Amino acid sequence: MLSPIRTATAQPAFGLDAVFGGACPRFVRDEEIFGEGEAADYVYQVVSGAVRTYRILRDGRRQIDEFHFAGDHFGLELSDVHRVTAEAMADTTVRMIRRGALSDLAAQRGDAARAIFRLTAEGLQRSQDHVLMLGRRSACERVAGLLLDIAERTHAKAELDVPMSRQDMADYLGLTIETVSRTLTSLQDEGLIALPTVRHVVLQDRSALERMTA
Amino acid sequence: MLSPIRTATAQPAFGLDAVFGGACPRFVRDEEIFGEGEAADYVYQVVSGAVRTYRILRDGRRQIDEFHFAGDHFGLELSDVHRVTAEAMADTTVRMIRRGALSDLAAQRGDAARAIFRLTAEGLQRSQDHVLMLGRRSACERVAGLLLDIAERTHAKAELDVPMSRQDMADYLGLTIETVSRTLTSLQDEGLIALPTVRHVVLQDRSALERMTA
DNA sequence: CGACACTTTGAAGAGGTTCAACTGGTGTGG
DNA sequence: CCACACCAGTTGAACCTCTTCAAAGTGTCG
Repeated sequence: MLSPIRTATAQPAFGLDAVFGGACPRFVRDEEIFGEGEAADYVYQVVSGAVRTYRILRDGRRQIDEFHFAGDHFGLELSDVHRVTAEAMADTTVRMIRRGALSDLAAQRGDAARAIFRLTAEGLQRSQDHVLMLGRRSACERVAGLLLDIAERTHAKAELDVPMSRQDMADYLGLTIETVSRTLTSLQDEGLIALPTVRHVVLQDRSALERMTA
Repeated sequence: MLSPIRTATAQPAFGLDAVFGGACPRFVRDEEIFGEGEAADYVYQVVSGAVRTYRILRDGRRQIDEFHFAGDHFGLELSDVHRVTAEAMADTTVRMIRRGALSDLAAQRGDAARAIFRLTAEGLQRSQDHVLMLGRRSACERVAGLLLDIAERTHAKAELDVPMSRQDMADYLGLTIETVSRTLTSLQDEGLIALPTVRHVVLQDRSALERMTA
């Protein structure tokens, strides 16, 4: 049975979990996992922590492509070279599988090929949602959407641990750090959220936030 | 051998071309091919013409997800329901294959599964490029990027046929129709392009345009 | 405790939007 | 074959959101 995107993202890809290597490489906060242009020899899965993937324009502008949380996959490329850079946002452990091994498996087993398709298609859906966010939403709607997305993907209820800096949020949302900060304070002033500390958010009026993003 | 995105997009997906049905349904300009929320029973390939896929927010804001030209595929979903609406931008013919038939084929043949992965991954790459465009580029850079993209994907040299309206361009680029129009005229004033008619563009200084998008 | 990085806040400015009017191309009918 | 109407596109001016630049505040870690 096919699941809607959020659910599908949360559940492990059928048939692939077993094939990842047993060793779990660790990365400290801000450590690079792979760089744009490097050989894409491995596919990764976040075990714990969180990862950002991004690209940088010549003049230094950065666009974060995606945030990856526990259970999420990243690094699967069509090309044999990574198109993005991946960095740990917090201390992070990942599992890896050689891309060649994955291809072999997909060639032999239909369910593995299906799982790979599912992973890619989930990424595509997320990217399409991201496009909609960046193309047609206001700063406020973007920030609200990100908070709800983080809550969902980290299985948080009302209280969130935000693993990323304001700069990360800005570079994901296509905004500046100042706008993100101002927007968060204005959401707080309106009583929709609370910010007990910089990296903790309490969703006080979730339905109001959801109304902004629909 | 793996190809970079543009080339890969242009070349037909290996192993899938033969499986598409022989009949080529035709759609007139602005006719709907499928709607958001409808059952995703078929996957499509543009034979001739051009297609837009888009989503609409409650308040009417529209975001065009992707333009599809001859040879491009669309409508392949993870979910069993289409997440976007597809419409012909010009008189268009498409080929179709039942999604179930595609799944069966993928389960039996590794190369078909690989082709499906390739299609999806190409879509993902395009969507990621779109995110970068919307998140971190100015109106001028976006318009220039779109013109170059159309040129490449329609195999045009210096002279382009632009199959979409200004509104389509705006809704793809996350801008307003007025901004698109102003940007085009300013590119013309700077001598980078010429606009002999509304839907024809001549790239007069391609390298300058490319410099804007890199 | 002090230094440093990150975040917040303020004020001015720019890019893009909005609203409105005008232009031009296309198709139709007289 | 011309006149008119209609729609898409263009242009103009005012406005607004977000950005930029600057400074103050906060938290964290030695």
